[in-house]
Amino acid sequence: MMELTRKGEYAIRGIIYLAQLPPGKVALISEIAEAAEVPQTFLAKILQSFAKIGIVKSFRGAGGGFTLGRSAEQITLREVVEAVEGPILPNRCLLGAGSCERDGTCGVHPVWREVQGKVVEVLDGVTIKELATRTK
Amino acid sequence: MMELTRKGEYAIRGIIYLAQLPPGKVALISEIAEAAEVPQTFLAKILQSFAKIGIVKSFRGAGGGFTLGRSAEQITLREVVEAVEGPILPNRCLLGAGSCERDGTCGVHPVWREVQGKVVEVLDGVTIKELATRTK
DNA sequence: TATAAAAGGACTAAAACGGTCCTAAAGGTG
DNA sequence: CACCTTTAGGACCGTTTTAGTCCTTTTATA
Repeated sequence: MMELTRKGEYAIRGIIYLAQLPPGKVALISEIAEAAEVPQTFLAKILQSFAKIGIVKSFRGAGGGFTLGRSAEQITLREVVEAVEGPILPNRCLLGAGSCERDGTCGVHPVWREVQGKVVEVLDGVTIKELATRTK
Repeated sequence: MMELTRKGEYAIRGIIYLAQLPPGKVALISEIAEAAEVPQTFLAKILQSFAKIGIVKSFRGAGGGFTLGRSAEQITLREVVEAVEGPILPNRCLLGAGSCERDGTCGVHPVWREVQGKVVEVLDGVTIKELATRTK
C-alpha cells in the first residue's frame, strides 16, 4: 500500500536531473528524459504541469527547454510529490470538514491524521538540493 | 496519494465491529455488514481472507459466523491494513534487495525508507482493542 | 434430510495508470 | 517573412486495479 506511481517516480528523477545542472542551464526534454531514463512524452506532460505551478520554468522555441523554477534548496520533495500525486492523504476522511459523516464517532480517524502528519513531516524535510547532491 | 482503498476501510470497520461484541460471540456476515455499513458480499470476501491468516475465525452452517481470531489487543491496525492492502511500501524500490538497480545511486531511497518506518510505527502502535473502545 | 451458514470461483463495470500521437502555439534565425 | 525548433494542449488507448456481484459448493447443525 501507499505506493508512489511511475508518474511520481519520473517526476522526482526529472527534477533531480535539473537540479544537478549548472545553475541557469536550460535542458531539452529529450535530454532530461534520456538522462533520467523516463519516457519522453510522459515526462513532458509532467514538466508542463510543473511549469504551471512554478516548480520549473519552460522556454519554447530554439534554445528552449526547462530549468528549475526556484533554487533547488527551495523545492521540497513534498511539493514535487504532491504536485503529481495529489495531497498526502491516507484516508478520504481527512479531506474536508464534514467529508466523513463518521467523523466524531470513528476512532481510526486520529490515527490517519497522525500518519499523514508524519509523512508530511518527512517529505517536507527533504529538499531537491539534498537529493541532487546525494544522488549519483 | 497513499490512500486506503474501500476494501481497507471496510476491513477495519468490520473488524472493529467484531471487537465490540461480547467475547466469544459469533456474528453473521449479514449482521456485520449491516452494522458496519458495508456491502455484504464484498465484506464476506475480506473476512474469508482474514480467516485464512487467523485474524478472524469462521464457522460454517447454522449457528455459524465470524469471531476475532485472537483477542482484540493482540491485533494491530497494521496487521489488518497489510492483510488487505499488502505491505506498507511507499516505493517499489523498497521491495527486495536488488529490486531497484539505482539502489546505491539513488538519494531518494533513504527517504522512502524513513517514510515506511514512520507509518509502520504508527500503525503498529494501535490495536483493534483501542479502536473498538474509542469508536462510537 | 433439510437448512443455514461460510468458501470459492467466475464474472463485470468503472476508474486509474501508463503511456502515445497529433496538432497548435510560441520563440529564434537567416 | 519564412522556416525551424521546442514546448503546450488535447485526444486517444491498452492494461491493471478497484469495487463489487452472482452462482455453486462445501460444511455444519437441527
